[in-house]
Amino acid sequence: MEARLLRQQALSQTRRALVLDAARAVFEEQGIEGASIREIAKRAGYTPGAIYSYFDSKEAIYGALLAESLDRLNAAVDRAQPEDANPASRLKAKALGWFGFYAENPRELDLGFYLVHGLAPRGLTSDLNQRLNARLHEALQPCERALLAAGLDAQGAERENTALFAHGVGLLLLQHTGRIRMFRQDAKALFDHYLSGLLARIARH
Amino acid sequence: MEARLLRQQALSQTRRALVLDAARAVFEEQGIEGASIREIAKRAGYTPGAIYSYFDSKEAIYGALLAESLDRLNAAVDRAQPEDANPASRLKAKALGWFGFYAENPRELDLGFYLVHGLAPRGLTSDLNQRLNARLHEALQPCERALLAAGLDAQGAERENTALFAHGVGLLLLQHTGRIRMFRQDAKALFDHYLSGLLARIARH
Amino acid sequence: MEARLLRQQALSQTRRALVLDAARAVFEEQGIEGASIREIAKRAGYTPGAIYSYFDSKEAIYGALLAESLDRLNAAVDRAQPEDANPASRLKAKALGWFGFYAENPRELDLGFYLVHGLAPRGLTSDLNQRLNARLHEALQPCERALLAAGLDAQGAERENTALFAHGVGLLLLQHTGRIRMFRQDAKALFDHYLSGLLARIARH
Amino acid sequence: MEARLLRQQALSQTRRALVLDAARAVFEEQGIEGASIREIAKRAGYTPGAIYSYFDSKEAIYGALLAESLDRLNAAVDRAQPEDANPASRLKAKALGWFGFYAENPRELDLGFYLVHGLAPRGLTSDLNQRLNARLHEALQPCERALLAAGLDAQGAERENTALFAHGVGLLLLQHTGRIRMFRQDAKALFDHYLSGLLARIARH
DNA sequence: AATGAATGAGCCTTCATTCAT
DNA sequence: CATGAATGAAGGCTCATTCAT
Repeated sequence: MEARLLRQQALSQTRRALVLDAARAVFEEQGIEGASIREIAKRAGYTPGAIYSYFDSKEAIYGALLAESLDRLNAAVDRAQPEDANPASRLKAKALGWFGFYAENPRELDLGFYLVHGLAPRGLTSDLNQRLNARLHEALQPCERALLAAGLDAQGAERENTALFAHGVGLLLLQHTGRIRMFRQDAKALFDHYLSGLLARIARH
Repeated sequence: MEARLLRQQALSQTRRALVLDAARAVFEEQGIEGASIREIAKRAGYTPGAIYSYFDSKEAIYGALLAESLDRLNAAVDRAQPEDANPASRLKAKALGWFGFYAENPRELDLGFYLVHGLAPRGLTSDLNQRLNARLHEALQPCERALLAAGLDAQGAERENTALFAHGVGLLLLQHTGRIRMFRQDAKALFDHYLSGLLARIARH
Repeated sequence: MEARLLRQQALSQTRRALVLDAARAVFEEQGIEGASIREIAKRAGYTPGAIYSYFDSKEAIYGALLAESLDRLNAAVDRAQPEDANPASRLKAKALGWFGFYAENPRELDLGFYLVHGLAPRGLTSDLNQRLNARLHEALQPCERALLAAGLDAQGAERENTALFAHGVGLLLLQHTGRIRMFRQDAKALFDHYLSGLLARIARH
Repeated sequence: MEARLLRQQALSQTRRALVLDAARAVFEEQGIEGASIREIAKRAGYTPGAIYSYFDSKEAIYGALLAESLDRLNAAVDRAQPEDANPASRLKAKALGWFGFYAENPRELDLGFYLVHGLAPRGLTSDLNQRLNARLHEALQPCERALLAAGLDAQGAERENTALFAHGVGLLLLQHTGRIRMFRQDAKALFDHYLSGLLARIARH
């Protein structure tokens, strides 16, 4: 009996993942506009009603999609390896890790912005919200630990890390919306520039 | 004859402004989702069809709303007066001008983000688009001029100005979405911090 | 399992037919003007959105309606039996078959005219278009075959059949619009007259 | 005083003609779909409301347009000159007169069909209706007179003339809607063919 | 678990016409 | 005569969600 229950749960999980795959594909190909329940269901080989066996609402799907996205972000940061053992090298590598992830995958950025703008309360339970926040925080922790290792105190490290994140986010936004061309600048170059300045300040420390 | 024409035009302008007021109010209270033509018309005391006497489409209304917002931004920057005649003082004052404007008026920030994400091609004629870009650029020019006055070359000034803007935008976004609390930081303080660093770099120059 | 599927499909077909019935009724009573999705839905006991479970667009409904009409036309021609086995008798019977069908059912004529004038590209997929053309052609084939049997060559038969059709259509139009009274004539009588002349010419052949 | 009144009436007539010109142009260029009061007004250099100074309704405009069209039809028939004084030549020339007019000016045909289908009671006063009927009748009279001159009695001439008209109308409809291609025939050729047959029958008479 | 029909509310837009000015 | 704002009704259509089966 219990074994059967477990099997069933596993199956359910698998099918839930299938729906999520479909949602991701639709989102990637058609963006937020084309991502209707109908479309996702069609892609998943289901009818609209079936989706609600796996997700409470459309927004819940986006919540799950975003959770996945943050997993990928963390994986990207994990993969980012410093050239040597210096805290400075580590900071640089890890910062480029998250920045590069978003710079190269605009849809992930869309997802992140959608979280922020579009997610209705119903889809964003406070439980999920906390989990998402934690995952984002986690992706930025390697940078903060490097700042600490470089000699900054806890407060300073947290402040610099936040500033670094904000700087990157601002550049990503400008790039994503094409507005950065108006300034005849390049997001990646500016982020490098900011990083260099930060590293210099740390070294002086 | 002419007097009458003028009076009529003035009246028309007034009523157009009324529609825009309604649109602004709806937008402020219900966000982009609730802002339908129906809702705007109801708020303005009109039937939906009447709106089309004043605007060609829903998106055209948002375009006009955004144009207004950028006017207010420019006004805010104009009002920002430096303590003394130093380029550094001017830079600080003008930068805090635009930053403060958005920090204190989150709906203006929403509008700005909407421009970038939501405005459909039909509403955003390339003519309007250019005008809006130009107005944004204009609001940031005083900072760039101050950077030039402080001794930076044209390229350096443009780069630093863009970086400054990106930094501020990133902080505003983090604050707007409540994510900055996660980092236990304050957007205004961090912007001041960035500005101080920038001023120091300039002085060293 | 399969039985259930079949039952469901049958049910779906039935309800689709119900919508079509409603559409036909609305069309008959209110003509093309009053035949809106809202009206059809109301008549069918549905909300407007529900219609789209059965038809992709309003025009698709008219396409289906017209297809039905052409089926009835073919049935009428099939039912038309010649008095004897002569090609001439067959020609007469079959021609009166299609002519009588339209003369006695003006709404079918409306439908036919609508095909020609009003059907939007979206509703009239080239697939449907071909099918409709084919069905019309089919209804006129017995006449052409009779002409061949009477000794005309392929070209002559096709020409005479087209002329016969045009003559009938012209008379139907004149009758349908009441213009024929202006000439103090009767459509049916004139069609008989034309047919007699045609039969005479064939006999002489 | 009276002179002034006359002048005013003349002016009014002129401006009414201007509106009609605009309506004709719109109709010609955009067909029945694009021909809204707004569009006609814009074309005439007026605002929508002004149109109602000259016409009671949109349909009244079409009525007037159709009256004009029938004038042009009559002019075309008048212009059609027979090769010699034979009644047969006259019949042929005049018949080709009205047929050619519609074959070569599909928009006039549209207008004619619209009269028949779309003209609302409001636009088609029985007064106008009679006038339009009379004008159409008039355009067909030369053919009837030729038939009489050729020896047919009054009844026979009227019957043959009606049949001739119906035949032509049917061919024009088939051609106008592209359906004649389905039969691999040409409207003009078939009309000539019918005319030849008619002439032969008359000669035999 | 899945269907898919159905809801109900909503969307933006167009139109002929009216009427105070 | 002309304006042009405004009406009111309607247009086709889309969508997330529900629910009987």
